[in-house]
Amino acid sequence: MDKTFKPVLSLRIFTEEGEKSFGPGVAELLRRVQKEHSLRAAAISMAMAYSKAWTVIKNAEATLGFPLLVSTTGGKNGGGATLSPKAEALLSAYDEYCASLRAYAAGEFSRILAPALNQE
Amino acid sequence: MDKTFKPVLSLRIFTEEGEKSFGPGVAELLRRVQKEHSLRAAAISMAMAYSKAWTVIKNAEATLGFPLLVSTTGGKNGGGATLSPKAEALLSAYDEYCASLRAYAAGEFSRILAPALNQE
DNA sequence: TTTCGTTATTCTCCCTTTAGAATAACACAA
DNA sequence: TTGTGTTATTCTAAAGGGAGAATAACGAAA
Repeated sequence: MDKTFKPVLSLRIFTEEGEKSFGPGVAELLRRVQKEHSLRAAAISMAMAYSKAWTVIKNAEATLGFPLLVSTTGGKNGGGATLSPKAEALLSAYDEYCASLRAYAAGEFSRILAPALNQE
Repeated sequence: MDKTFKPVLSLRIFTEEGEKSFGPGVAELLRRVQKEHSLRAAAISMAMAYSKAWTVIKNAEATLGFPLLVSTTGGKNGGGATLSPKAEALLSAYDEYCASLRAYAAGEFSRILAPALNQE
């Protein structure tokens, strides 16, 4: 029996100048902010330091050129964060884009790579 | 004028158990070995330490389950390395796979992501 | 006006990664 | 037998990234 292999894709968005602006890390963070309504809670839930989560978001916002989070500070529950409308749209587009590419990749993997991996 | 963005793909092959076995780094190394007929020369040409290049290849071979390089040591020119037949096949399949996915990604990017990035 | 839990921001320490040094083995040619 | 330039392998030291600490600001509610 041959070993079996699988394709793994990492999908990112870069600016024209070559700066990373969006990828799986930011996407996962946004997904969790969507659920938790808090950047801190989102970071903790994925075992990431809040400071890093914040840096990641800031960098993404700077390179994308628009805000991802709408955050409030102070108040009853200390504050919180939710996704900006553009972030909502970007996240769901990114998820759809990933799903489409993964499906396509699975097909191309069997068609092109599997034969080369399993030849005698 | 809006900022413009581009998709960047990183395509890897993992074992079923989740070990990295092949990706852009190994592929680039193999491409250069093909041209230079030497792992050392290949590593140097891409500003990589020979020890690292060697480790990378060894790890890939271990997880793939077959040798990538056929190397000779000693002799007139000190020795050298060339690709095994399976490595040749894998590399060209990988290149074709990457080209196919990049082309598809470009289309899906304009169709799905670009609107979300450029909305008002 | 005090308490509370968050966002915001910077700093330091640790760990992993990586480059480069060091050493051995090798085989052909002079 | 010696010189040469590679592969093979391990070790050490340096660089980078990330976790967590520390601190400030904030605003609603008690």
